[in-house]
Amino acid sequence: MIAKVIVDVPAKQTDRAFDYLVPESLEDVIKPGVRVIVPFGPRKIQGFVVGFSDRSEFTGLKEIIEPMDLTPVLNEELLGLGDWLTEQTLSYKISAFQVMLPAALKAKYEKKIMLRKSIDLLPEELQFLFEKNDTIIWNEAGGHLAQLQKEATKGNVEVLYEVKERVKKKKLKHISVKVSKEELITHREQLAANAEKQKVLIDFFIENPKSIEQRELLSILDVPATTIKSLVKKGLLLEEDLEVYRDPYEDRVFEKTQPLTLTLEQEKAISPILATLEENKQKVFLLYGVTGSGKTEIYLQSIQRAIEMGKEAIVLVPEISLTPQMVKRFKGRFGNEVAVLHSGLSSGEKYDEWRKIERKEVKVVVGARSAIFAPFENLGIIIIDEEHETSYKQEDNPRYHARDVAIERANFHQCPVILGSATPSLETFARAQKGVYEQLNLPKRMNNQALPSVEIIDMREELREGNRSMFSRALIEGLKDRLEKKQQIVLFLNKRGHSSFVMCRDCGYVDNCPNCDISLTYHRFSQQMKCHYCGYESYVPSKCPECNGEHIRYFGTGTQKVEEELGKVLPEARVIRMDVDTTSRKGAHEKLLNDFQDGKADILLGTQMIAKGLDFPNITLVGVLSADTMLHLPDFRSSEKTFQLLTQVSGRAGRHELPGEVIIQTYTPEHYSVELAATQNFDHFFEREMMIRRAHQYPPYYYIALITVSHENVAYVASTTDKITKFVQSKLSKEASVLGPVASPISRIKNRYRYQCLIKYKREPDLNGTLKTILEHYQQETVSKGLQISIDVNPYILM
DNA sequence: AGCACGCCGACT
DNA sequence: GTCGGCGTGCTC
Repeated sequence: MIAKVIVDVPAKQTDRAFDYLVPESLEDVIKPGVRVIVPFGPRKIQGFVVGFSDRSEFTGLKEIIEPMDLTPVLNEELLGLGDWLTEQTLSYKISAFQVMLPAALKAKYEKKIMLRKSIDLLPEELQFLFEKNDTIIWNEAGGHLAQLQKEATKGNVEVLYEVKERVKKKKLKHISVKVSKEELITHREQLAANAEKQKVLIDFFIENPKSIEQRELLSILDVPATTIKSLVKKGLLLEEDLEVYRDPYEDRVFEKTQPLTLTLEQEKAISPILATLEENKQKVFLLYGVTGSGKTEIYLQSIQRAIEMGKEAIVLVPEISLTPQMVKRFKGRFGNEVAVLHSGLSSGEKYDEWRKIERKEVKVVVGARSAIFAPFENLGIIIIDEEHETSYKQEDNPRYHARDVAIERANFHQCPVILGSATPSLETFARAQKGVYEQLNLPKRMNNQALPSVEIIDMREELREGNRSMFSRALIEGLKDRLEKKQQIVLFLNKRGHSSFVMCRDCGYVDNCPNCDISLTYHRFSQQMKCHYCGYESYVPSKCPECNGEHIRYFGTGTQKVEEELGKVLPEARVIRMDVDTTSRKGAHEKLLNDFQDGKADILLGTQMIAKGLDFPNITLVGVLSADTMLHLPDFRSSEKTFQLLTQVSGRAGRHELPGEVIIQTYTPEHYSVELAATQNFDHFFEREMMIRRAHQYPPYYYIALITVSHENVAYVASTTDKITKFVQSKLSKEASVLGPVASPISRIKNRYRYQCLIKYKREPDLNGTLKTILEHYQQETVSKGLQISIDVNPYILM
């Protein structure tokens, strides 16, 4: 039998199946989707079995060394999905497989040198290396590598390549009963009168025939471990090492919740979903409902139905660690039928959650983007909450969008997909308008709470009237008022595209990264200037390096700066600051939120991360310090993102009895995305934005694809990009427009110059073929000259 | 990606 | 004459 194996070498030349003989002894274990260790040249590497054949065009096939799994880690569906991903994103097969699995399953390689013959045969200066051990790891050899290689050709030492598992399954000793209850009873009667401890033990197992961890058993019964051993020896009990899971939510109690009675509107929205579920059909729904309109309850009850039908559910939420409240709701309803996957978990914890899914111990998975690959085999429903979130698009290879994967998987399982949002992406909303997706509306907040009143403050006006602070007079008034009333405030700082940089006031010099075409970001925490892209660090200049002027200072508003200013204006206010610095520690995020909920602070000050999921009754004022900082980014989606963010932040206020107020500070109050966010008028925004997208040939009217070329040599990059652009132009139809070559918005990263070519198209059946041709054509130059070509067929970030 | 093989410059 | 530079091509 010959196995087709995709090897763990992410390169164009090895992006195909290699043939290996399956040793007879392994024939039962080697199945498609099993990871194996195979010889590859002089090394051993990991690979995925994807199929079988009885013949091969190669002679002298090597044998598979050993399997790494006893059951496949990828089932038929996921193997097929891997092919689809490869095709869609133009990535390597191996990368597609690896992205579907927890990182813990990725192989680690170790290179070692082993002594083969007597140590005396080695030159004296090498002997010390092997004095303690006859095997050393490659790096320990230090400066003796060349000599050792010579020894290797003589056969005195051998170079070993090993594939190592990244995770150890956590195993603990468990004890269970091996015989029937009757036998236990008979045996107990035969015991000597003084065998007290054994009797205690047998009594316990007569009562509790379930398997139990030895440690726990010992703590309950006060019998020595030797007693257990002796009963094991007699064949009454069974001792085995069972896998235990690291449960990140182990010591937490989730209050059990019951399904709520749905409102009339919720009823109306859920019934088409349930119908589709029961008919076993693939269908995509847009659940379009303002914040607080009860989308989650619809998710929960749809899942409930899927579970009742014996099926499973995937729920995607944007970066879940940020919404402990969401986890609480799912765990509360479905208890330990829920697995949670998010970036805050260690790789071991992620692996354990994944194992629960694989072993069918859970029915629901709640997780971030990659949870879309959960290895369920009987999927009943897929839910993507906050559908418009850009984090659903992976920004490195394979550059997939979770929404596309969801629809593809739903197609396989013939099940519904629910895209939920208060501010859908234009793509999704346009599809719903066209009837490609079915739109379900939840137009009202639960209990008919009024939407918060929104006031837009023109900061230019403030400046004109002599207010130079970062807080408008209206906001200060609002803050003072809430402090007096003992109500809570959320202050939101839109930080994207708004890093703190250092500039000289005399000559205008900006402290830039020497390797990248971007200004350095000021980090007060470490008193350093850091580059976002390459990690370059330097100290804050005290004098201008250009003109020697002393008036060099940092610009831009960081959360720390706001906190400081706040302290000056309102010294009595208690502030909790949430940003990367204060939430990097594990669990810090949740703790800060809990403190705020418990009323330990009056003001919650933060960035993006506080925009979502906050639902505290006492918040009555939301202040947006600078609404338009990302409006001017070179990105056609910037208006959409601004609108979404402002709408979302506004939704944090007045979600319960107390009425809410929102104050938005901006320098461009007339911009439609600011204006319309203030009135929460998505439909109007949609119309406006669609006109602009149509005029500029952007999605959803056109598809786009972005080719980015990078190299250390500018001229080389420019000319290569030019050739590529011309080639693309020649291959596509008249309706497509190919823009470029132009320098990328960030024209240099890590000393590599970047040029790009943007393709806008409506229907180009052979686009992927053309793009593949480019990758193949430049393959040699990629290897020999260090050229890099990256292609993103549906980019979310155009930089 | 690694690694070996192979063909040209500066050294014992 | 040899050590070692890294260009080229292969890995079932």
